[in-house]
Amino acid sequence: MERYNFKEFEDKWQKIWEDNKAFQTKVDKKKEKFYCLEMFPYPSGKIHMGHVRNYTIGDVLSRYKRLKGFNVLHPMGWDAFGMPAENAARENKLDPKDWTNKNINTMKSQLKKLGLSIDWDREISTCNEDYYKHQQNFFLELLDKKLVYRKENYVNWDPIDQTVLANEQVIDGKGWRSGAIVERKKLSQWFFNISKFSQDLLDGLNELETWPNKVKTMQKNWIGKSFGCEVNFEIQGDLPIENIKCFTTRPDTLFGFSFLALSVDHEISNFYKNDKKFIKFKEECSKTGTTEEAIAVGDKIGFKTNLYAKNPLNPEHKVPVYFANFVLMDYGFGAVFGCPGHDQRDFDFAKKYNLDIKTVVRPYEENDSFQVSNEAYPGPGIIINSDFLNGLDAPQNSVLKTIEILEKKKIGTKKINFRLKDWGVSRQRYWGCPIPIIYDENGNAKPIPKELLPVKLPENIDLSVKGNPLDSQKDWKEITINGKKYTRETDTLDTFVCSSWYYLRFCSPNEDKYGFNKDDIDYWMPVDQYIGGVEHAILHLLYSRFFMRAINYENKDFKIKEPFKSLFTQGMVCHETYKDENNNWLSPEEIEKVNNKVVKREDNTKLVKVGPSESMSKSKKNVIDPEYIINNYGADSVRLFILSDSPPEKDVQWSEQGMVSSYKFIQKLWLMHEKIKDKINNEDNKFIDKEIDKYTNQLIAKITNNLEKFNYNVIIANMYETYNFFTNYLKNKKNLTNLKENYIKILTCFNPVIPHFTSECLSQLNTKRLDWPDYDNSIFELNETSIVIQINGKKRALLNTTKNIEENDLLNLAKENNIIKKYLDKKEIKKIIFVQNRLMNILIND
RNA sequence: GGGCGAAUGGCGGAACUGGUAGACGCGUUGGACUCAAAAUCCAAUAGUAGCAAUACUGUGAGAGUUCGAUUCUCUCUUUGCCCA
Repeated sequence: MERYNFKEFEDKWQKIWEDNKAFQTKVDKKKEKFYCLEMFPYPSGKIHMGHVRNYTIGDVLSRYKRLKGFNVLHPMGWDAFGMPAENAARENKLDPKDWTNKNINTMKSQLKKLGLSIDWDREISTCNEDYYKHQQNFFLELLDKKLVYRKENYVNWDPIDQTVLANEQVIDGKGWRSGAIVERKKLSQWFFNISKFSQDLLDGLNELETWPNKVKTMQKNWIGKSFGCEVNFEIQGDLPIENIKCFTTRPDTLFGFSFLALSVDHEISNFYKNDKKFIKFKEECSKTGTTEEAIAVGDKIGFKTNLYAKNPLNPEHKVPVYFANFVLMDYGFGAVFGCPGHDQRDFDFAKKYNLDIKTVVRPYEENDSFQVSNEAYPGPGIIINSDFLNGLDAPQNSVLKTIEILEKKKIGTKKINFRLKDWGVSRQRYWGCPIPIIYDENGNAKPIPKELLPVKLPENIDLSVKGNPLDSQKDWKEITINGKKYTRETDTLDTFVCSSWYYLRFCSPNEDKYGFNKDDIDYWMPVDQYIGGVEHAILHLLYSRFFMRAINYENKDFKIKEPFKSLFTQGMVCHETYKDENNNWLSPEEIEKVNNKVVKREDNTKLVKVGPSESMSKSKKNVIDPEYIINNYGADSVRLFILSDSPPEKDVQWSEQGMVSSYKFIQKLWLMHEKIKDKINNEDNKFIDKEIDKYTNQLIAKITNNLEKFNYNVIIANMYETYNFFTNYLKNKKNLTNLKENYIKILTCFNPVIPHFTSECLSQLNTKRLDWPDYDNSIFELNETSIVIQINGKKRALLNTTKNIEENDLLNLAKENNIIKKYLDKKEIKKIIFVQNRLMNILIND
């Protein structure tokens, strides 16, 4: 008997699928569609295990749905713009395009080796002109709809690299590459008006029933709807200012007011623009990053003005006005009223500048003499020391009540505030989609005339310059239209823009006139199942939801709002980490396990420190190369292993032993297949056995159920169970006439997970057409069943009886059972609980 | 600090709507085969006691509801993720 040659058969079936275009999909209105999409990869070089897991999960689902008779759209593309290409190109003196395309070719061939059921004719790459020209067109449409605008905004500026950094590129306040202290700098940038849809994006979450609650909660918190009040503070002092507006969610703590804090960018700062001390203070502030976390963690510092703010509820009460680094211009009005007693940030600030700390809320269990001491009390309770507000339940009743009073006095207005800020899409980089905008001599922005689209990226540029390379491309930057001179916008679009609509492009990858074709969208959208990492729970998913609304906005033909009907977030692939004696990371190939000790492979006297299992990453060197694994064990084995050990939504530990056992399992299945084939081909028996019908039926029920619920790890267990059942079963049974039909059904159940292997087995049985098998519940009814007998709630015996046995008959049977008899001896039965076909619980006096 | 989730053998994990806890895999142990090893096959494997049948304990801790709780409720502990 020969071993299963995975190389031969996997190549064979991949070629058959490719030659027959087995996974090519067309709109077919007679068939029900299923759009399965996994988050497309960034072409960084090679695929990693995270991709293997993500795309295997999607492939199992796609293949299952296809067997179920759905018209399945399962496409793949490349999120091809982005900084790594620019960095790699700069280091190796390459063109980012060449680097990217080389990576795409490598990764595409690797994905093909996994045997994914992808319609490669729909492949897209976001760095291709025929993709980004439509994106530029969308940008101009959004500009027409006034959903795009330009404004000055602060960015993380790296003064050495002369470039803007994303928040995640700022590590401990320093640029990730240059190490320079990052500054805040004001730049004119393009924004998408995502905040216009705050409420709609929030409401839309309710429709997404099959999204993980975790993700919905994260989006909800990110949108951050808060209910509060806009309060007008009267100002006194040496400047011609009469009042300042603040937004607060806690107007009920106004009697605890002890200072008013302004953002350094507040319009009042204009009065101080020549004040040297203020300029210095502002510089200090610019050294704290722009992220909310950096501000929260950093020191709270302030700059005192000569202004005083009156407490609107008690005009006798005046407090100083400060500029403070923890107040952001983007939130509320760039001004907050400080209540140190009940806000920790305000408390820290008040301590530092010796300001009053008044207690105006007491916890329920305290009395009215309660005083905050070492920290603020932000919790619920009863309002105290607040004149006419005293005794109110805070915050439930007190907030509304205070707003009512403020509104009556015309010094405040009820207001809903959102944390969600508009999406800044300008990036000062080369390798991205050019923004289709030109500026006239006076610096006025104008859209590029549509007939001049696409705005192509210039080629052969010099990436060694500091700052944005496009800025120094004079011949590209300068353009003459109808005899008038213009300069181009040199910023490119955030790559999140590219991924905000790619799922639409997959529906019409070859449509030339527009980004998509309406008929295609009507048929395919929305995505029925979207699969990807939870790290995109907020930005990418929220931007995509926004983009659909933006296209939808003022558009009668386009009615879809939610792009992804269901979402599944898979866990990460983890591996142990290793370090040598000098604390350098070691890769799994560099270590060896000898006599329960972990040592260096090149010098096995050197002990290796084994660290915790962490998500695979190049920096920790704990990566396993999928291509190496596929070449050694085959795609089916890898697919089997990556699904087997943990539920798909949880992290999985990579294990060499687990991988080997998956490989061996395929070999065992092959031996089983050879035996079954022999039995099937031996024609001299006409014996029919119900047991195998029953088993197959149960298996189909289990696997179908587990597929629907993403319990893919349990499916693998079901496969092992089946193997165990068959190896035992075939030992005792002679040839069966109903073996073949059952075996074909079983192979079909295994097909989504190990498609090459099962295709080969099926073809050896001369079977081509595959349908997902149905299961029949009635088959279970014919058989006997085992029922648990409990005494006082404890399991004491298991009785095999016929199905649907009545209570009395079962009790009589139970009484004859040796063990039960012993327990019932001379005892009175008080009560019997009987659940048909399940159990009988006999309660006795003990 | 806030929000959400999780906790089951040596390990990863199963367990339908409250009804046989530990499926399946890994590891470990013993055995067969072999000159030997690897591979393969067979068996055992939650703990305690017992030759065994079996009994008792057992799903992070403590309470509660119930004939019956891994599952429902409350309190606590630990831990993960997100936000701050």
